[in-house]
Amino acid sequence: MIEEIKRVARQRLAAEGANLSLRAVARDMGMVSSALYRYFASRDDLLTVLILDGYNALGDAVEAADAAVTDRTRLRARWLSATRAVRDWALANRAEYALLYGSPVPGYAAPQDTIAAAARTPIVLAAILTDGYAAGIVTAAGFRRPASLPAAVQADLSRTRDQIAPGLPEELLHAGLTCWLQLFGVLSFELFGQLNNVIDARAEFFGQQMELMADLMGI
Amino acid sequence: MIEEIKRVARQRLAAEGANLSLRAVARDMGMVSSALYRYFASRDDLLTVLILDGYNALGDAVEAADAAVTDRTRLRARWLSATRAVRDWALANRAEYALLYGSPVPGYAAPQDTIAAAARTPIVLAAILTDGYAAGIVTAAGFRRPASLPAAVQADLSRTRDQIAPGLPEELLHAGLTCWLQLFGVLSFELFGQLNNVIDARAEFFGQQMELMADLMGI
DNA sequence: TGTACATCAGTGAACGCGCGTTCACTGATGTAC
DNA sequence: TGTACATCAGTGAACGCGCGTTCACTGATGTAC
Repeated sequence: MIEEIKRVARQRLAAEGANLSLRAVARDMGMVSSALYRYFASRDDLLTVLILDGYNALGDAVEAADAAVTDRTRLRARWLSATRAVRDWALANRAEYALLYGSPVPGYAAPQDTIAAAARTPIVLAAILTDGYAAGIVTAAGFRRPASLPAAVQADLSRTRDQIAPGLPEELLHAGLTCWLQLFGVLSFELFGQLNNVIDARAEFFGQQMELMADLMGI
Repeated sequence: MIEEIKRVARQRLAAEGANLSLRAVARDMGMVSSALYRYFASRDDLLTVLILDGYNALGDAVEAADAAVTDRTRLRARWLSATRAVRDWALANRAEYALLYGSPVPGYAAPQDTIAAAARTPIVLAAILTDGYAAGIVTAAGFRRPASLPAAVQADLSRTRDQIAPGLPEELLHAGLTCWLQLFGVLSFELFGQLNNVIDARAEFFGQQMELMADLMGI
């Protein structure tokens, strides 16, 4: 039943955009709005669960796409497969993507619980580099180190490295971070309409950008 | 008076997030909500004007920052100055940034009028490359051309080039496009909370990323 | 200089709507003896 | 096998609220003669 509510809520989200209304969900289910309170304590509660589910659904898709490349040393194939999975999921679940990566919902603060789920996708991407580094396929030297990396950024990198990609040299994490940002930058612009009148061949452009990022990481 | 309404509306937007309410604006002005209809035909009308203003304010800031570099051949300085202006404006006007570059407002379709205003920022960035190319400082050969650029993407690039950066080789436009996406990708992640627990030294990280992009463009 | 009139910014009430949340309730289902 | 009772999913009315928009209006200001 909880699953059913979430399903309908996702549909609503898709039909309507970011503004999720409990009453609309209840209406779609042929129930009275107060009935939902048996399953969710409040609207924000439902929203939180949807966000959590969203991150996990995306994480599942990306992990599966990465795992689908059986030769684990084919780093570029893994990167392209995983990033394409991000785009496919985003296109299939536009409203949820906006919920996760768009402007924050007014008056709603995402609880800390979402952090772990949100980290799944970057962890998959970082693992590609970690595997490659461990196997000696990719080296820190291969990445042109920026002339001056401020100490504060260095500290951020090393902390983040310890959290999501233990053992990875900071230079490589830095390259990965750049590509991660590019991935979502391209996607957000595509989904939020900023590529209209600029790029029409969306899939090809995205793929090409991800190839470029693979070059940048030296994989 | 119209200016005053817009000012208050921007404040509301900043205080409240994306959901702009006519009544709240009127309340803040000490007026009755119907009075606003003397100045704006509808809520969507006000929203459109705010969006247009937003793009233009950002455009002004970026153009000024670029123009502030008196030696026009210092391409990297121009790029860093212009992109920092984007970030400064975004941080100072978070709600407006979200309005422009965040998830689309539910039930609101941006009219075509905004396109020209929205183009101002990318035009400034592209002009840096165009100037550099015209002066022979940056060459198409300097940019490592991707192995295979799909024909459809090629067509998009050449059309876009004709619109915003006439005369620029497509390879250079392509590099510029990548950096433009990175710029807004980093900013959106910073402003929408995706860098929380990842990067704390925001300004330094941003600057460093823009340096990296300058490297990528060969400027 | 003084009166008559037009302009027009802003008012206030009302419309119909949707929202999240509460609360006492109904009535079916399942369990215990 | 049959009765008494507890559980609990869902109802329906109500709360107080905010919203966009309309409409007839007031009353101050400025203009014309």
